[in-house]
Amino acid sequence: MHSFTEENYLKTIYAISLRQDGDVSTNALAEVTATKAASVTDMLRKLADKELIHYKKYQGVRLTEEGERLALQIIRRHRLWEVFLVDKLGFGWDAVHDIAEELEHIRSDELTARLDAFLHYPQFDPHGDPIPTQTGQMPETEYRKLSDVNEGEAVRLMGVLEHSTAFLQHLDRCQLTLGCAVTLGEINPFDRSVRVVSETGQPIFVSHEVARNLLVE
Amino acid sequence: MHSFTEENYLKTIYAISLRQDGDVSTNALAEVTATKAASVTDMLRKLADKELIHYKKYQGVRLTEEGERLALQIIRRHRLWEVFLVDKLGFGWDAVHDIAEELEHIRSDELTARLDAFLHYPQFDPHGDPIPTQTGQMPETEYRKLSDVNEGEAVRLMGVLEHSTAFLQHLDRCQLTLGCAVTLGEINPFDRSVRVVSETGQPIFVSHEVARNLLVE
DNA sequence: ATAAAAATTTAGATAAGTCTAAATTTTTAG
DNA sequence: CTAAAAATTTAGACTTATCTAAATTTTTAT
Ligand SMILES: [Mn+2]
Ligand SMILES: [Mn+2]
Ligand SMILES: [Mn+2]
Ligand SMILES: [Mn+2]
Repeated sequence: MHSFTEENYLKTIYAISLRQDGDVSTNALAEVTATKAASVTDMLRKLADKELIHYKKYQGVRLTEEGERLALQIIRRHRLWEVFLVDKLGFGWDAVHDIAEELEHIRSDELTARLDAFLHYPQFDPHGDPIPTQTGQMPETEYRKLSDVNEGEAVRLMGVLEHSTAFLQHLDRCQLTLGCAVTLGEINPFDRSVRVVSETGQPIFVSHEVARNLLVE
Repeated sequence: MHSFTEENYLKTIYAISLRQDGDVSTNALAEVTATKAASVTDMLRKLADKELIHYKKYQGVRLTEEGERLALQIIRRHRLWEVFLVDKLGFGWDAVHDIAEELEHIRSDELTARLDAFLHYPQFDPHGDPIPTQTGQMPETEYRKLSDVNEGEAVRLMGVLEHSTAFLQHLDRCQLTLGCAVTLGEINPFDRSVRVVSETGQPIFVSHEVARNLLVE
């Protein structure tokens, strides 16, 4: 079978592919996996041997069908465990990522299926990310960034692009919770910060930095 | 920190110590860990360097206080996860050991504490084994083997000494469930098999091989 | 008490995953 | 179009956990 390390590379290749087009570079992988480019090259040769990636020297990589299937399986487990940790164990959404990073590598289809049922087949994880189906489909979402919304529009907070503890705790302090409805006030032309008004009528000031990491519909 | 492998050795040393007195031998460890004696020696030197075991060449090993503390922590996690898998996810008690072998290595005190609370602080795992406390105490149990019970005595099934899938499924087929009360009938003098009668009045034939792996009170 | 047997350790090797430094290829700028 | 810069790969090394075969120590039996 494949190791934790190989699984992490597959997941990382998938994640980088999502936010750019074209093949994934060695350096991009080295940065995200916090290793050196030389180490990445070693691993890429190994994944290519196993036919989990398409790899041409110096040209970057992309997942094969089988590689993508595996990546989606790992992401599915990661997100299901995050739902478990938040909904059942009462963890904050800012505290679950590292634990899910370990749980995602427990490879048992029956465990995943039973966990999914236990959680009542959730479609989104605590950060609003869609959970791949058992058959390996990543559900499509049509969210905009809050930073792309016009003044006066009413939207609902659906997800986050940034997953750091600091960012998520900042949202908690602002009472910006997933699912909450907000209406956009005026956008400050100087720093593009914006005032939004929540359902309760409470005004919340949102910097551009925060707004472009919030997904709404 | 220490690796999965080191944790497994600590747990194994603890387990072997329980069922014998005196120090644990290299060969005993090699058998249980399914490795070679030479590999065990390598690991013992490493664990001794970390002061997790007392080790004198050729003389076998025993856990230090710190080593035992760690072993109990791992056993605690293993057994809590087994309770989760059976009680919450609906796994059979014969199917949870291998999954718990992986889950037990996720090292997060907060995770363990929250899981414990979520399960309502169980004292025994699905096999009747006591769950070490948060402070590292292994609860004492005073169970006898069914094979040591006299004819006519009424006892309650409290645990198993053998954890193999085959054995546990055999008990399922016989409707021998943990917690069930049985009264001993006559013991066959030839093969020491015994007929027991359950609460429902149903007679169940139990071989000596089975009886000496059942714990009762 | 001593020789044979059993247990254990040491020596030397391998595979996975990582690193640094050097070599090579591709990209970018002038 | 070429030279410098950037990206990537190769070479050689280290660590962890494992193995086999050989050497050593302890135990067991005459
Ligand atoms: Mn996560
Ligand atoms: Mn998430
Ligand atoms: Mn178990
Ligand atoms: Mn158990």
